[in-house]
Amino acid sequence: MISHELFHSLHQLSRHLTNKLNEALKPVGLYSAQWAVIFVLKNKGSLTQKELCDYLFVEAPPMTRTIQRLVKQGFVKQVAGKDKREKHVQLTDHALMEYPQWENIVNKINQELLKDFPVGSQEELLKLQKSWLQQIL
Amino acid sequence: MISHELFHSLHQLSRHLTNKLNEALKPVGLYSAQWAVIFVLKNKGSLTQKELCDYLFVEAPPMTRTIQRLVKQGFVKQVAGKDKREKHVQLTDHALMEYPQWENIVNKINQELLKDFPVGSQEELLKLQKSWLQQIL
DNA sequence: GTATTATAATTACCTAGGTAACTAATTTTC
DNA sequence: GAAAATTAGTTACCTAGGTAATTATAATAC
Repeated sequence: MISHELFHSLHQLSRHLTNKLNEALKPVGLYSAQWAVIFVLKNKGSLTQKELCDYLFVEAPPMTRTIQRLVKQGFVKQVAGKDKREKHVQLTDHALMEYPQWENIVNKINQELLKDFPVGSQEELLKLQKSWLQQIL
Repeated sequence: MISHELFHSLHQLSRHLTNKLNEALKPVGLYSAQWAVIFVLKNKGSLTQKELCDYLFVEAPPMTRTIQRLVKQGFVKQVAGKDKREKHVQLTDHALMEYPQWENIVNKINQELLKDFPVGSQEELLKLQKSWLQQIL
């Protein structure tokens, strides 16, 4: 019965990584959930909040909150679409300008967190995680 | 640069598993964080809140809240120790009586979540997680 | 074309977990 | 042994993310 330990160490790992990312992002006034949204918007362009939710597997209410904070900080703008229920979300010029710095911070902390964890193990871990996810999602 | 995907899938996996556990525990009025405390107390006996925090790698404030809810539900009692700063926490008779049912629920949902994930993969995943945790903690 | 149903987003409220600041008790220092 | 430093726990407040209920718009039924 290794399941308890498996679940527990996964949970701990996730918390620890999020904490480290938040710590690293603190100087630029961002939080991990905000970064996740920014990262997707940078790579996908303009998305509705629903599309962001589907992509990040997050429910609508937390997404609303995260986006509202980003709007307040001037990093994101909401554009009404043809369907007036939808809100198309996209990065502002300000955010696009700051993005390289943010990416740099995230890459640095990720590298720091992975520096003693061999690339082969990283790939194996990713493969296992994705495989498990696919089966239970 | 697989790190983004590695972190993201780990985060998602952790959230999904916690959600599933919460859903399964709902009928008996418990939440995942409470179960974690109960599980440790069942296996370790009486512990101070500090010891529980160290064991579960959780900060003191959330532990206080989780324990206070458990006390209110009558599943846990706090006993003053010789050092009057400490509070020794232990399961009540009521909790010990209910425990087998809870364990059964948790085992069932864990098994359900792992049913299409080969035991070999589980072991490999656990090994990788523990190895990574050890390096960054 | 109106009534019903479905959908996007929001609001309110819950647990989980983090930091900072505080209190009370214990150790350490001198 | 009194003053200072440390420690266990709590309180207040923050983000993250979940469900249930609500609102406004769009799509569907008839």
